[in-house]
Amino acid sequence: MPSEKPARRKPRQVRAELTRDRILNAAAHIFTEYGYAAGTTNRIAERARVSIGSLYQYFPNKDAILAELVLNHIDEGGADTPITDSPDRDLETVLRLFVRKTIDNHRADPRLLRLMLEEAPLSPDLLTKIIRYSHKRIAQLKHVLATHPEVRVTDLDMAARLIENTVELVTHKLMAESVEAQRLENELVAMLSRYLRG
Amino acid sequence: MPSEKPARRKPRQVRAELTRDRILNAAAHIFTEYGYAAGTTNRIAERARVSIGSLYQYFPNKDAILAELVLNHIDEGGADTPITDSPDRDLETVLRLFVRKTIDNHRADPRLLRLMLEEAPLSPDLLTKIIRYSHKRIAQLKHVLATHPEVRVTDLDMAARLIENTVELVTHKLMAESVEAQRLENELVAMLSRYLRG
DNA sequence: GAAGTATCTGAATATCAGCTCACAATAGTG
DNA sequence: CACTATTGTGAGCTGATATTCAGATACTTC
Repeated sequence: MPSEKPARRKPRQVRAELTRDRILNAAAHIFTEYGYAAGTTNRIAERARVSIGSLYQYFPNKDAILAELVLNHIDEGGADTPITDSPDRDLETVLRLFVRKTIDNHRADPRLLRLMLEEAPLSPDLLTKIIRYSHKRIAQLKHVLATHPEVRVTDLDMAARLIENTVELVTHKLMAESVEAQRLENELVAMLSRYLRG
Repeated sequence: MPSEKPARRKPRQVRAELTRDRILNAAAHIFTEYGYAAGTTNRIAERARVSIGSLYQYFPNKDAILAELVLNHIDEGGADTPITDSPDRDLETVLRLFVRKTIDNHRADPRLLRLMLEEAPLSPDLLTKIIRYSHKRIAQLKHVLATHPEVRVTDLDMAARLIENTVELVTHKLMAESVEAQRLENELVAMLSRYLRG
């Protein structure tokens, strides 16, 4: 299912913006509830209380809807927020903040997130953006590691990638299995801080 | 897409067995190449050089094909093989063997594995088997941790789940990004052994 | 308030994949 | 070789979903 199409009409009246928003909102709910394949455009339109025609006035196809949700998530989800605001805290605190933020993020809407990460049809363009975002986060993390006095690992690049992915993926998986968040947080922080202190 | 159907005919001649195998083989390739949704039954049949009718003589539906691939993978993939054969090695060695095995496993066919883990349509029955398998692995790991003298963690249950998932998921992800296997192995082992030794 | 533009509608269409079934070919048996 | 059982075939049926389009409705502007 490719996805190139001439651009859709851009909203010029307020009501159009509202319609667009309703569609995106409905899509988030429908995808969450039904998954991507079973989340049909008709269901989305119905939920948004909009005709199917309207939906296609703002999105060239179904893929584009999920793609936009992913993008929104990326750039509201702290593309700019640094990993830690105060770099002079002790290592464990920094790690705890990092872990907690990820856990909180997942608590909000785990199913939609899972969908985005795993089922999203990745157009080359979207893929590029996601990769760029991911690199940015890893670079930030690497910087924190490089700067912090308590850190004692040699392969900084690998360490940053390892940590970023570990926290993200494990949180995902275990939160889905309804592990108690506090225990997860503690154990992750323990693992990472012992690792980094060498 | 549910999946209950009267059982298909069982092969009684050699040629039938061969056909069945060809179908499974082809399915593995097709799913790997196209993903689950775009891996159509017709494509699979074509690749297996078998008519679509034959395919449906051995599998009640598309889901069942992937389900069988998952099952095969599970019980050839060391459901019985213990995590470590010689329990008197030092901790780092034990961990290294564990990590290496996972990495080797993924080298074989990362995309298919990813598919199985993420896109497989999980019938309740299949889900049960997968969960049972997963619990078994975690229990084994927990036993190793509980037994080994070098291990110093309090929350053994959480630790076992954390480690199992970390190794599995991170290997998955990073091997897909073509990280160098040796570096990954080293860093994972470093992280885990420092963590466990406290 | 009339003309022009933007927005919305939803029945109709296009597409496409899973799957069936009536029949054909091949293997086994005596 | 005749007869049965097993296996194989593939055109086409079925149902589901994405997407279109001709026309209705609502806003904006002068």
